Amino acid sequence: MINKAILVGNVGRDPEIRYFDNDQAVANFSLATTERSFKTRDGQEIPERTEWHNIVAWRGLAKLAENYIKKGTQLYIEGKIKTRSYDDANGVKKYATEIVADVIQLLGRKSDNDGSSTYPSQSGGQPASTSSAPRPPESNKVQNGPDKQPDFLSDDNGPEDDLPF
Amino acid sequence: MINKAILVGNVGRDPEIRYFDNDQAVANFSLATTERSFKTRDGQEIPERTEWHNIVAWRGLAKLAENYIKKGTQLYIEGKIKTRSYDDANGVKKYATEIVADVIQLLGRKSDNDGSSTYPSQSGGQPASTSSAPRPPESNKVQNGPDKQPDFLSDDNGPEDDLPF
Amino acid sequence: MINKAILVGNVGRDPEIRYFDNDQAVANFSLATTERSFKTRDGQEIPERTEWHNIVAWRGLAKLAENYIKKGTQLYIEGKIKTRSYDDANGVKKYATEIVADVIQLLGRKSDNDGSSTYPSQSGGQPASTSSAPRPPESNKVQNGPDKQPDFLSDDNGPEDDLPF
Amino acid sequence: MINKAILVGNVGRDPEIRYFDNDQAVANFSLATTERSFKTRDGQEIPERTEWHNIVAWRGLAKLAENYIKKGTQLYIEGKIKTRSYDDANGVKKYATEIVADVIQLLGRKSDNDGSSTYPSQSGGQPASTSSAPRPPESNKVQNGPDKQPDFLSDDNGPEDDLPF
DNA sequence: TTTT
DNA sequence: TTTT
Repeated sequence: MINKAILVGNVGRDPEIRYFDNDQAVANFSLATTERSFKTRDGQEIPERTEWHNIVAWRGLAKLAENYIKKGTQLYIEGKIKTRSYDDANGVKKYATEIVADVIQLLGRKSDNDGSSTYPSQSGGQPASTSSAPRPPESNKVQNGPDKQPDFLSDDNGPEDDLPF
Repeated sequence: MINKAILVGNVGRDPEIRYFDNDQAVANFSLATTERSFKTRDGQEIPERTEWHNIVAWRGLAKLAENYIKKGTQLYIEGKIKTRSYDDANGVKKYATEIVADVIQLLGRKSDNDGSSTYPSQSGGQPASTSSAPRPPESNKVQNGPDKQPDFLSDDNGPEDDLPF
Repeated sequence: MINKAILVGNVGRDPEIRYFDNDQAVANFSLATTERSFKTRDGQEIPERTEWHNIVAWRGLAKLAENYIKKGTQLYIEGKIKTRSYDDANGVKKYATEIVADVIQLLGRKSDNDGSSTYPSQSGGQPASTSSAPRPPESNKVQNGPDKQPDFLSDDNGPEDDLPF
Repeated sequence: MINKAILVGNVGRDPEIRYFDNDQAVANFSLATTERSFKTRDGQEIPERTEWHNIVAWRGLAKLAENYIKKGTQLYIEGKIKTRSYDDANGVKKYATEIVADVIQLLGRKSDNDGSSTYPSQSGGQPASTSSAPRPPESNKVQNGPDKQPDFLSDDNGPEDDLPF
């Protein structure tokens, strides 16, 4: 049924990208969502609290992460909440919950996302894409150069480029 | 950038389905989201208020609507908010805001939605899918019989079956 | 920043309710979101997959859970994703991710959720509310009887009835 | 039931703020969500398309708009979709759909939102707040100076400061 | 026009 | 552990 996470936050560290034999890519990174501190009505001080989310991005979103996401980047992420179990080094069963990204949108000005001067300062427009509309061809995606930043990408590549999971 | 509506409500009237020459289908129906009445702290009675949303569903979602959605059906809908202008019969320019559905999920028990054998097996409902997961082949979709109700459907059919809009 | 989960699924087991000295309540239960099985284009069968979410509901939402949520109930839940760490019986540090509910909406027909007279009239459910609209006075809430089911509730009780967390 | 819009986009013009006799404020502004252009698989070029949303923000969110939102500001907005009817100058009945904001989050770097040099460049943190958690006292909100930017605000002020609508 |  |  419906399993959706919607996050806006900042990336904690540069993404780790792995490639598989079948040329598929996956990116892992963490995203912080921070709640501001505040006082309750009775004067109690509630401190700021940061929640860290483990983000997993496959296929085109992994390439987006590789090219445009780094420590500190502000992102909108939409994805599915998934918990997987694994045995740690001591054979203890553990659980890890991850957000498997369906949509990633880079936020802030172009200058926030790339410090280079290759982004024409007069460009200004806000390109965008949608998760369900007809998808641009893969060839279009990977050709995206720095002057045509894919600041939004959805993960609807279909089965043909499916993955080892 | 991000343009998303998330609605849970009840269908006001049976959907209207139209077919185009290229075999594409579109369904239109209205969805009510009702806020309950309540009293403010100073005792003021705020009456119940119903908001009516114009829903547009294309392709497989139109067929889902045709086969499984009727007056009173409770739905979860995810879509995009779009406003279009048109000239009415008197040539006055008017605006209409619609929710173009990306995901429709039938809610409630099966007995609420169906339970009867009145759904023709050739009706061609489509199987559940998620917006980003690999999509089942079209051939699989049309083989879906009435005993395997597609209570969730997303609209990610891709460009090849795109539409006159 | 933004940390939001949106779920539609079925409750796995009757909620567990705990009361604290200060009369506050918390409910814990699990919610299943099931993705249907499907075939990829190359014929691979992807089996059905169920994700289990640990739901935590405080205050009025805990009472809603106590009175109206049971094994099998279909729910819409909106909440925050929170991960907490704890040491298990063997002193091993573990992590648990939970959805702390902000909004719970009972889905399906009334007959799915109730219809019976088994809900104690003194149970004190709370009326529907929205997270941002003016909130009904507390006195109104506790007068709610069983014949006026609060099928929607949001958790915006404010600081004065805050909690040991 | 559930009526939620989630938008990320850019403000089209400086907000208009109006104050009422009872000291309440409302802000109106438009927000653009732009879909990128793309090519369909059969080579058809789908042009970029911008959707304009009419945003209405009450109370504290109106003050946030007054102080921190201007033409070009990038925002995350969560709200309710509401359609109201009115008679235009010619007595023709018209409809206008608006997004009544519940949550507004300023996006991008601090320097994006305020060009002044009063924001210490070393500050860097991203304060935040949540829609359902206990709310900071009003006095805290209105004292927010430029060095403590309220880049996130939710509209849960309660009935006592309710409004002429 | 739905639903509660 | 739910539901379909």
